[in-house]
Amino acid sequence: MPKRALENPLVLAILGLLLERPMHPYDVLTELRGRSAHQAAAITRGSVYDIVAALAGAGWIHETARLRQGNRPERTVYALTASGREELIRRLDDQIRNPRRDFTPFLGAVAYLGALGRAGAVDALTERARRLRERTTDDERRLAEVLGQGLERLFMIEAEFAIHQAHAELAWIDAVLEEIRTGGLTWPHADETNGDDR
Amino acid sequence: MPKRALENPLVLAILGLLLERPMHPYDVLTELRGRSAHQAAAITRGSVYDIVAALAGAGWIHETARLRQGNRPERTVYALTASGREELIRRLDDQIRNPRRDFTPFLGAVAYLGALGRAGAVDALTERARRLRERTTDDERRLAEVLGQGLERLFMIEAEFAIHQAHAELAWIDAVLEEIRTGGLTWPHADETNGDDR
DNA sequence: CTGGGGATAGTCGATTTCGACTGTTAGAGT
DNA sequence: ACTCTAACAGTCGAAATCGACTATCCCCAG
Repeated sequence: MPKRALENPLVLAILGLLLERPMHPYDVLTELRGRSAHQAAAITRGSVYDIVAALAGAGWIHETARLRQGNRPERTVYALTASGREELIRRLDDQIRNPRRDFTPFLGAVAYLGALGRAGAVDALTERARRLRERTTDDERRLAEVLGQGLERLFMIEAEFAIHQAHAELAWIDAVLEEIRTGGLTWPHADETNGDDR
Repeated sequence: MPKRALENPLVLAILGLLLERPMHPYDVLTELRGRSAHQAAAITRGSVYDIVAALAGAGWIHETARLRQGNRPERTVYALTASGREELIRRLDDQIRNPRRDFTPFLGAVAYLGALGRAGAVDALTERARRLRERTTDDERRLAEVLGQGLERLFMIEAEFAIHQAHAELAWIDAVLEEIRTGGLTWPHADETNGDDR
């Protein structure tokens, strides 16, 4: 088993998909893209093939068929093995049980909010809130739609969580904007490091 | 300028640090580790040197000195250039203005919560909540402490955001646990896919 | 005054990840 | 009938990332 391999977050996503039914890598990719937009973040074609190969090497999935249609490249279908299912459960449990400090791009940027200057910060945060609000409304509509079609709620729980966190973020942004306005949050020595907002 | 380089999230963190004062790579590393625990996630020694080199190649930072103490390897100190400062502002603004769908490990795991089975899910979520609550209390204490020592609040805004989001997550977990208990959230066909909890 | 542990610094080869390239097939439009 | 485009499917070399290795200095205990 490779030393470092298989620490990729996609491993969990792929094992999870294969729990439902055997698939070939390309299928995995489109399925992942189609599901929730979140999973889709940070997936490139090559990676899927790389990870599937590593998974097979670890014995967590195995080849079940090689189909060929006409003269196209053959599709190798993989299915989860028993040890693969164990690994999935193990990872699932670990990821849920142990909170990690995850470092999102926004968090990283907020750390240096000061550098944008008062005006720049207000501007950027206001627009973020607007966009995030729109997107979240959309997400909620879509979620309501599929649930309305009778899809089991448990299968959309991840979308619910994302929406919940988006609302929390919006509330925070609004609070910060308000505090900047009212002077509850001040800039040290009058905008010294501002980015001359645009 | 390398094609793919410089899309690393660390780029922003490093440029941000160098805004404060010139540093050598090792210094950057310890500073990053010391600041907020979040930034520290996913930083290895080698990466810092790699990124600093790439940053220098892009002209965003430049070498200001090579110090040597005794017979130790020399420390090359880097400072932000004018174009580096522009780039920092550009990225900061972009990251804040445009909400991205970020795919955290927890979100990825929650998507397959069903596979843990009712009992397994309750167990894992309960423990997550406990640990996250502890950690957050700690974080709050530490934040209050540094603020009490007179540190400008703007410099800790990122910690405030992280704490805010942690509270939101805790509220969500508690709500989900409650819904599982009361039957508001049900498992399709009686725990079919459970992981025989442990 | 000697040896061990920890902080200081950095390098480099091996591993991982990506994205550009190749080629096929089905269907839409003309 | 014919071209154009989009979906399908995978490969492979280049780039990015990591972690193990090296080496010095300083302090403290034995």
